[in-house]
Amino acid sequence: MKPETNSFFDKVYDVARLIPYGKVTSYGAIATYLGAAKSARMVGYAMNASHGKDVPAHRVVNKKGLLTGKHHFEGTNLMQQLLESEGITIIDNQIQDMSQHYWDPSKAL
DNA sequence: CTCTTGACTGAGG
DNA sequence: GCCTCAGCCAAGA
Repeated sequence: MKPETNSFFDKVYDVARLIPYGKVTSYGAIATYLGAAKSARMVGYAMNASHGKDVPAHRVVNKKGLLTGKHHFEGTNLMQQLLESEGITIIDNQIQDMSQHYWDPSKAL
């Protein structure tokens, strides 16, 4: 038995993996989808522990579309490059036309 | 056990 | 649009 989706962290990883190519979502959106709307910080915390997993953390940003977690990636612009490679424009660590690339798990699922 | 920090968000001024 | 405060939960010192 492998209860991966039993812990809050693992649920976050699962949702993050469901984010389609060229799309992004917010910590709060994932938290809300998991039923912990007030625990958006936990999603970010989970992302911090997502290293070594197959979790596209670069597709998860804060609600303002700001790459708050870019400093947790290796380089200084790795996160931005990954997103731009998917067709997303980023200026000053902020996603442009975010509403156009926004992906809400609560609505998509 | 207590205190601080943190990849957040919403509400109020 | 910007700043501040409060709430949320977990891990580390």
